[in-house]
Amino acid sequence: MARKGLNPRQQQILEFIQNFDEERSYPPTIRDIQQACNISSTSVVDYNLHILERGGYIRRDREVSRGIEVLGDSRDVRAGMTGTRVPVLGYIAAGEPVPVPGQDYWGAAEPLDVLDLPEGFLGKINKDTYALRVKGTSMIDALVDDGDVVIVQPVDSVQDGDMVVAWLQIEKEATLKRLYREGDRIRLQPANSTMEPIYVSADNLEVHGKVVGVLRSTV
Amino acid sequence: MARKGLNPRQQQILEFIQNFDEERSYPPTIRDIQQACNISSTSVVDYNLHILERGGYIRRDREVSRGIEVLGDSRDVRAGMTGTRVPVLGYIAAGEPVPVPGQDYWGAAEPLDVLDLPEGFLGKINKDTYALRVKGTSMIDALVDDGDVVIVQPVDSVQDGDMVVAWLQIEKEATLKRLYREGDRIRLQPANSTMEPIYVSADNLEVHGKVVGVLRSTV
DNA sequence: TCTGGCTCAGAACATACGTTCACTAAGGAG
DNA sequence: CTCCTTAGTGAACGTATGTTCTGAGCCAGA
Repeated sequence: MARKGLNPRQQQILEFIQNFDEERSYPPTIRDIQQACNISSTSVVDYNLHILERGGYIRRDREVSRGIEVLGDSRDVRAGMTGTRVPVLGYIAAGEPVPVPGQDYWGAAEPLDVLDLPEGFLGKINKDTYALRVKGTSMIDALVDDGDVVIVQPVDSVQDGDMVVAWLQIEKEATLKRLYREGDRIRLQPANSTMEPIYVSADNLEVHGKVVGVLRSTV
Repeated sequence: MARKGLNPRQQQILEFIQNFDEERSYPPTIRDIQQACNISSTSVVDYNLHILERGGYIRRDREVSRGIEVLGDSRDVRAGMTGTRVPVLGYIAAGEPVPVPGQDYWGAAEPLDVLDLPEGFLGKINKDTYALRVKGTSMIDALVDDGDVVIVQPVDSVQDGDMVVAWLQIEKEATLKRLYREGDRIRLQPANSTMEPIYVSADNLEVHGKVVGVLRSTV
């Protein structure tokens, strides 16, 4: 973690600011730094902070107490975070549709887990994006296995062939399938040669979202 | 995001602290809150902060300027972050092995991208963990497609059947395959019925790591 | 009606904290 | 040698900022 162009004192200050911020969730004062680094005067701290600021290591807000921000540590999750936290809201059946507790099942319950996905890696991720853990192997030919997590983006319109979270209103059941429009009915097609498609009327179907990503743990 | 048990003013204060902290990376002062929320006195802010603290919404460090920390907002990436940042270091051939520029190709180059993965979701993720983008479809039967990203964990020992990043020392080539020991030679097995395995001597093989996860973007 | 708790206003106080200034000391260039 | 830059010392200054005190209005319950 050593950086060129900084003398030991400046590195020490930089590290202290990072640790302090991590532990207490707010930056240190100049006098905090002074004491921690055994510096005799606040002016020395100020002097070295100027150097760190010119070097682009930190950003300072003048005349503001604790107005220090450490920049650009790429291993520090707090720095430059552009990702979005995506909750894993529950399970989705990739085989037979299964009933779920309530219609806003995925709105109320606590997430099973939470993922942090980088912006831009999977199209646009926003606050509506969520994830579901897949039960069953009906989408195996689409490379989605039992236990995988699918990232779901609520969308207004879907195209034929999209993998969607399909909600059957009458049956109050949800399932993960590919969607194809066929006249006034809709075919929900599994991606498994041993399974048959389901046909539903457009009225009965509500598309909760479209799968924009898949995440699998192989351990 | 509304929370029960809080009057509008307290909710407004809580939201302001969150937004302020997010934008400036340090918490606001009592007077910052006062102005932003149109409160006539600092004592009112202090009063309401006490209530928020008793309710467990924030933590305060007494006598410390900006000593406020918002607790338990699961959408705030900074709160309770336990994930690790994983760099996508380059490409890996899942088909024919391909030569790579240098032996420490994946150590020196800039990452193509960066992922933030939650601790615990994929076994143990540490600072050595990295990711590679897959070229080719030879692992298609293992549900790894062209363009997928595999999460790789350097390990000391591998078991037969593990999906590994295999480095052929003589050929200076890397490939993604399943590994099986067969006497004094090793079989590198694609997961694609149209492709044949590769046999190498144990001396010639260096296992760079084991695949512990797969991430796919379907948009 | 009185009382007590909740919420707030305004002001004053003490100290925390960033800034600045004058001065010192060690090197390097001319 | 002087002149300049880098690095540090110690103190003072002024504002920023958390704390506290007095008192008000409101409302439910005795």
